[in-house]
Amino acid sequence: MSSQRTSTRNTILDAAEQLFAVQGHDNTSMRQITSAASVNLSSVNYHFGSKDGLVQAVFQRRLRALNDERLALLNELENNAKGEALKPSHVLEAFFSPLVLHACSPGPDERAFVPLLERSMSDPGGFIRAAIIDEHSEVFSRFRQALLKSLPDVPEDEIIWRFHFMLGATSYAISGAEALRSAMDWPHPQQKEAESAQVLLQRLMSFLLGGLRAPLPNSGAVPACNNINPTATNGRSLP
Amino acid sequence: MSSQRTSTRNTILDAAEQLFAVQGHDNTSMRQITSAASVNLSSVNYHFGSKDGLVQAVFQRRLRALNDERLALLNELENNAKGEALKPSHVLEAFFSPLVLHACSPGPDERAFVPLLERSMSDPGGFIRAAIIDEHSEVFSRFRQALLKSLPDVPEDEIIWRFHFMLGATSYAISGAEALRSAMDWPHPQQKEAESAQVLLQRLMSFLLGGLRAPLPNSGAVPACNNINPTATNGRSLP
DNA sequence: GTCTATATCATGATAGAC
DNA sequence: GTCTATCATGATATAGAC
Repeated sequence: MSSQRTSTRNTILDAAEQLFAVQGHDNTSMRQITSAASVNLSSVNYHFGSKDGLVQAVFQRRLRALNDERLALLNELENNAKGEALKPSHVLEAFFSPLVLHACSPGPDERAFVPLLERSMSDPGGFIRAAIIDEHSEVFSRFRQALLKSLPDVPEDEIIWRFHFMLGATSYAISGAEALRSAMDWPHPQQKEAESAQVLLQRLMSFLLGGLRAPLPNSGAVPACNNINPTATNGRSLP
Repeated sequence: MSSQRTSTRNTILDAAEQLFAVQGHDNTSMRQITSAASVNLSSVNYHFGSKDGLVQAVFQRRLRALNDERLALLNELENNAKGEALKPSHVLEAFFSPLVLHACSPGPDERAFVPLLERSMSDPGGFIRAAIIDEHSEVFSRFRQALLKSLPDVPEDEIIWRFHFMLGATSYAISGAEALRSAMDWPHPQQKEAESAQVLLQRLMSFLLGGLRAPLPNSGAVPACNNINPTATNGRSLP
């Protein structure tokens, strides 16, 4: 019956998402998924056609919600400030805060998705990345235009590059926060639970804003505050 | 004979690295590697014990060279400025420029390694990440201390977080430069070859320095320039 | 729609001759 | 050190009864 259909479908989706987040999608077998979901092995082929169809469905479900959220925030900003250029900080928050808040969400599945997303973006040969950037194309276009208007002095090239850098910083803020702690012998091993979404978000936002509004690199010439030591960077081989 | 041994070993290492960069290490079979290297299938087990031993060897080879390079640059900086605190821009360049320059290197294998490195860091269940952060531990410690001395007004927590953010920005600067171009309908599809290492490095350095020296988020209170709209961020579900 | 059973294939690892 | 041949395993996908 129909209610059974969507129930089974969503059960598979949930189980797959959780396993993908821990193991990655190609280290996760359909047998693991169907066992965790307590459904039959063949049901995934029935509902999603193939394993690839399943992982695509996993991403689309969360990604659509995430990007809808971002667009809603941006629409609200643009409605409130009629015609006026938005503040860069508000644009950044509309884009990045849904991601960070999802990543710190109490729901374990929801929280696990964000690192999974970041990881899957860096799979070059994957069909997934194509699906992800396709799902993002409208959002990127909207936010790029908003940033352009809010920073009229910064050339478009630079905006796009810096937007790209900000994506990377946010990615590491989320998925790698715990990873490098041991490597850098983190001075405060006792992490407070309260050091969660809001604090991380503020740390990140300060950094992103600082980078976004940094003085432009005077292309060609060497910037005053950013001097490259020629002897250090030109000689690639070491003594 | 001995010359044959190291020759075979390095041939395998090169072929594996190249394939890993394109496909990822766990989408690459030993049969692919040995075919590309024109060696026997069993030779990888003979020389590296197992497939895992091979991938670990692939990473160690390049990583050691990269980190030696970084440490040499830092040593040179500290020798030149005796006792004095280093400029943050110089510390950042000593750490990040070897990575970026490798990523833009003319050698295809060398260039391909950096995205591979970034991707493998985001595999949570992997034994590789442990090896990578182990290989980085001395470098991180040295550069963390250098940054601390060069920015005495910034608390240690913030330094470490921002260092982490910078790693992310650099990662995306390198591995994803081409990835999101289509998604954001990049305005200049014709990419000049000259837009390579130096220009990218300057763009990145401006951003990193801006973020590193950004005003601190006044922890607890809400910063003036960074206001979160409560109605927009608390209501997670959309109409 | 769900289940069992199976087909088909690719992988990592090893045994043993040379 | 290198090779051939093979094993054992686990993967996706499908056929066909219910």
